[in-house]
Amino acid sequence: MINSPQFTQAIRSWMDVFMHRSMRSWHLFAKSTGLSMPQFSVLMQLHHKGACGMSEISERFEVTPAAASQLVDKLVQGGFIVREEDPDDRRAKLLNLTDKGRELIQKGIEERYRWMHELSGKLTTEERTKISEALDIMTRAAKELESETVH
Amino acid sequence: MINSPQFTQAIRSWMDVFMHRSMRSWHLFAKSTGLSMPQFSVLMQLHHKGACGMSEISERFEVTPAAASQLVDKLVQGGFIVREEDPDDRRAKLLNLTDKGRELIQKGIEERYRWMHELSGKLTTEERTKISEALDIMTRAAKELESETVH
DNA sequence: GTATAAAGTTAAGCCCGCTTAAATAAAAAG
DNA sequence: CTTTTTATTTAAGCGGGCTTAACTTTATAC
Repeated sequence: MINSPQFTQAIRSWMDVFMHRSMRSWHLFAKSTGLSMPQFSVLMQLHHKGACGMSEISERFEVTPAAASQLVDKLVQGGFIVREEDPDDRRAKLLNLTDKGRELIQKGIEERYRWMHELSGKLTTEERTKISEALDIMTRAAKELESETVH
Repeated sequence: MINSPQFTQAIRSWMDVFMHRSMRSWHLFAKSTGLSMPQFSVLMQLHHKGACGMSEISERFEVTPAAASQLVDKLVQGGFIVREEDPDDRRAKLLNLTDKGRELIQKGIEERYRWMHELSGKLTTEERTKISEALDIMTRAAKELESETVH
């Protein structure tokens, strides 16, 4: 897979500006909600992948099961997620977002989205169309890649 | 500024998949270096904006000057940044990345970039060209926006 | 030149996330 | 039916980030 220098450069520049921006905004948003980044990341994980067990949290975040348990505990106490028994395996737990948890994530998404919206104000209709197409292509490719990696 | 539903949807989908991915990868990378996210974010800030004073760190991250000072102190001890006196104002300090700090950031960027590279493997030459153009437009717009906001 | 404001540091104390070690409880293996 | 493995929890202890409060030092205002 040989990419043109233009393509490589375009990606690098974009990532540089975008990553910095996104990291900062996540951090500030998490902070404004009173949650820590790890706590917030767990909610994001649940939003993105749906219900899962303790062990998956521990694997995804590369922490011990003990750490995962404690992290989740605080989110349960905060009313953001519920911890239910897995009917198929009574040792395991199933973690699910509550409405409160879902609302929080949604608000975070809206907030980040606002920036992209502002950004689109700098564009012509033609440019927006181009970008729209490009993002669709990238989203599709990212999802393909993800489904392969997770195997 | 009225966007088409297509454009809005394209952005939302892309952000959903991309944000989740990027948050996770930053976290894991920072962890692998032994630095905390806040420490890592300070390095990123310096990489992105260049040398700055203590007070700017404190403002950007919305923490007290005391917190900024302590955070920076650990990075200085780790050899990632240097804290020099500002020749124009002897009260102030100037923070700069060391070579070690720069290398670390570079490595992080490479790592994230790898994903985009893999992703581009899923694309045709034509698609890559489209994306390349779109990213250039977005990067330009993002920089315009940034220069306005920082005023 | 004195008073005030600004930049940064240090120390005490709190909460958080993480780890290890030990325990519980249920499934799977023999 | 006992043994082992798997999923999770609890407790102790460490280090990190943050805050407030109390300086120190240098610039600015009057």
